[in-house]
Amino acid sequence: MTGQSKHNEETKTGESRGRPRNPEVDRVILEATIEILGQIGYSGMSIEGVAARSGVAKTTIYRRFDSKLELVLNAMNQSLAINEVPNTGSLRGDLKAMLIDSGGLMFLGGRGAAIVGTLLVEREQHPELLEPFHRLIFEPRQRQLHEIFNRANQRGEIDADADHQFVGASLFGSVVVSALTGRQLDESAVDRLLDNIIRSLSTPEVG
Amino acid sequence: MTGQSKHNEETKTGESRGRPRNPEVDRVILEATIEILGQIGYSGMSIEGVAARSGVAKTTIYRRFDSKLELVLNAMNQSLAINEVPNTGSLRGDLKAMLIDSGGLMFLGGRGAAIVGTLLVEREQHPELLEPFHRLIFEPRQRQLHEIFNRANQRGEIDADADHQFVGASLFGSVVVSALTGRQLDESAVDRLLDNIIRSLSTPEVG
Amino acid sequence: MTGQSKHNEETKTGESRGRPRNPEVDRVILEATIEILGQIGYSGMSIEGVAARSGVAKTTIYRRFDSKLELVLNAMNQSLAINEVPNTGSLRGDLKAMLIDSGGLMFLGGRGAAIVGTLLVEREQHPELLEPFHRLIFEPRQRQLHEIFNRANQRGEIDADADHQFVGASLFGSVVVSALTGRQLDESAVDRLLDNIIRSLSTPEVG
Amino acid sequence: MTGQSKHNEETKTGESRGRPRNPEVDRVILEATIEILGQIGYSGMSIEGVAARSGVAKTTIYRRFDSKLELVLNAMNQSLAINEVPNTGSLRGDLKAMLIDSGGLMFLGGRGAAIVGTLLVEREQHPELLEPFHRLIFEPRQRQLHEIFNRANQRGEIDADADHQFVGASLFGSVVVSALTGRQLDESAVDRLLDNIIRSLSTPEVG
DNA sequence: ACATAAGCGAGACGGTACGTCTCGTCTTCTG
DNA sequence: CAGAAGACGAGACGTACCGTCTCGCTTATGT
Repeated sequence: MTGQSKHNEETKTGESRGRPRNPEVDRVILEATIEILGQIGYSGMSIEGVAARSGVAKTTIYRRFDSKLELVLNAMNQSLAINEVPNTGSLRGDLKAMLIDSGGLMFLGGRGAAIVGTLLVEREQHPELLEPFHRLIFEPRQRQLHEIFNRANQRGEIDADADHQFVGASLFGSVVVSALTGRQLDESAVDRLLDNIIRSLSTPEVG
Repeated sequence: MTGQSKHNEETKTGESRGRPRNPEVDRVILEATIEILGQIGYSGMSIEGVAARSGVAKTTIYRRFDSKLELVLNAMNQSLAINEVPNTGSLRGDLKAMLIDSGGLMFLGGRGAAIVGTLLVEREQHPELLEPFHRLIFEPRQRQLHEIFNRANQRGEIDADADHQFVGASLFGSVVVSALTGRQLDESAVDRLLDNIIRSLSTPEVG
Repeated sequence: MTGQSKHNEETKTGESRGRPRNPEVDRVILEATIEILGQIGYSGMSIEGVAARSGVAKTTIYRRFDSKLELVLNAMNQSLAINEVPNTGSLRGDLKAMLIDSGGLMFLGGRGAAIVGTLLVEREQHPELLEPFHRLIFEPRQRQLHEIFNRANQRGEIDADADHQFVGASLFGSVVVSALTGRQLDESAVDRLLDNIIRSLSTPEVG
Repeated sequence: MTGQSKHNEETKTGESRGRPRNPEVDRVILEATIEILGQIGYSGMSIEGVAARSGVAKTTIYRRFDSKLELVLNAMNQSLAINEVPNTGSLRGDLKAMLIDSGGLMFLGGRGAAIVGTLLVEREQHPELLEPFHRLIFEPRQRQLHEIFNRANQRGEIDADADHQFVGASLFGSVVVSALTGRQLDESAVDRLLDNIIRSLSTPEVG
């Protein structure tokens, strides 16, 4: 009752009175959340279901997360963590690794589409969700892409003045479109996509 | 989809026995749907609420639309209708018109973000929704873009072998990213975006 | 939405629009309520439990009864119904029948104690419950007692100017006290009680 | 009941190791209990609320009282304490004093109704509560009544062989009935009640 | 004209999940 | 050890919508 103690981050902060939260509980909740998201999607997921699956009381979930969305963001934060930037020696290899290899989670693989979609849907109702999404999910990938481009630039593969953000958006847009049109991004589709990306990064001599 | 009388289109078809559907009822339902979508968003919207607002019985809505999403898609179809392809005489002008002028609804303006997001979220649970979305929302815009590019090509503004789909996806991706990051697409941002788009459409002679 | 439609009585009244309530549903709800009351008592009873036992949705119960207490009063009304006034030919016999024979429900037998206790507890929070209790439970028994006394009077067994209400209260008080002290009202206890009652009904010549 | 330190009485007993209980804490708990009982009644009262109002931790209350009812019984015991047996010189005066004067708490005044009602409701679920109620609340009043009757008997006001328990139950029953019917026991009602009581105590010579 | 058939409003019904509340137990820290 | 603080599992609360259903009424045919 003294103040704000939601979002487990806060738990560490503060003077810590009373029984401390069990970190194991955090773990099982987020794990169950990810599992369920992967199986029945965001809209089908219920907090009641997460409680049941994780063997934790509903109260305990609500004590930590104000809402379904908050819970999902935290869960995503964990499961979508970027471990390392691929470094295959070529731009094409790095991008391919990012799109396909990295744990199947890159961009919209796995449950990525669900969270991006959720954000698009809820961004007017809950604009406060944009910030954590941005910080936790978006920016890390943007930095990753930036690093890949920088290395390609140092190798002379691409031009220095390419607009990294636009190229990232192009890549992302293609992935979204393929998700929206129900087309799988198979080997050849990825190759074609990368052709386009790389071409647009090589500034034409004319212009 | 097996059904015999869902989706108002079907009403016209068939031998039409019994009391005919009141087309006015269609109108008020879709109108109320759009209003509510604009005010409280997709996830906050309930069919019960649409019934209340439009002064129509729940049964009547369910008779016409199988689900909330179907209802929303139909409503979107009306409000997002493309009236005409802009023809300003230049590629830049056409694209700008498409992004800004067309009723503020282009791509993700208005409630566009909600529907795209919804599709991303629901596409695994309800893949059958991709088809109507594709047909009603996506393809018309793709055709529009295609026509704009063709005209630009005829004017010699861009190269013939540009990948229209990829360019469209790039454009779309940028809009989605701006929606996800909470950044408005203002005049100068649109200009920068168009610079990038047009540059990528002018294939470098050197490969 | 048009008005007040709680309490199944109201269902019959009114113009009856929409799907009519299933009277069978009323029956099973009240039956389950009585069963549960008899087994685990008022405070242990939950509407959720009644729903489960009666195989009816919680919503359906709430549609008919505003609260647990309202539900219980209605259930009591059915199960505590007085069928007929005993008529054994003697005051003692009538009273004894009333106390013991009449379905085991007389006064505080069965779940009578529970409802009387509930009323005592809730009467300040929900004074509106006193009226239905009075009408449904209390007065019928008072009338029954009145009739028994009247017949005894006509037979010359007791004095005309006895205060029936006070005598009833004495009888009732004895039953309550035995409930509160945990003493069963066995054959001999009832006999002693009736001795006292009958004596107090025969006005002393001196006075 | 197995416990070694429940019910503050026990505190005094025992060898008393470790930090002694703060008797002030007992006081504020019971005080808060009474206050809340008087304001929102038994069923509305929560131990959580008592803790909040008394500024004491929930643990502290549970350490002293096993249950809500135990707590209430103890609180009642304090506030319903009988200070002295009225001795006005006449049976009528003594009874009147008992009913009206004694702090407004006699029998079912104040929160008496709540506790009696609670006992009636809970007596099957928790028969162990009957004993403390009997000891703390019931018997003292029975003894008081007994003494009043004995004095009246010595003064020759009433007959020796009157059944004190039955008369007490009659008195009690009348009070309960007035509580159940929502009728206040005003001056004239008390007078009428006492008329009846006293008459029934004067055994008719003719039988 | 009049049966046939569907449209429509109204609301019951079985469900599911919501987010809140209180319960009683527990664990930890401070004095 | 007492006491404050709060985590935790448990489970009921009353509400909101869901999608289906059963009514009574209305409104167009097609014979």
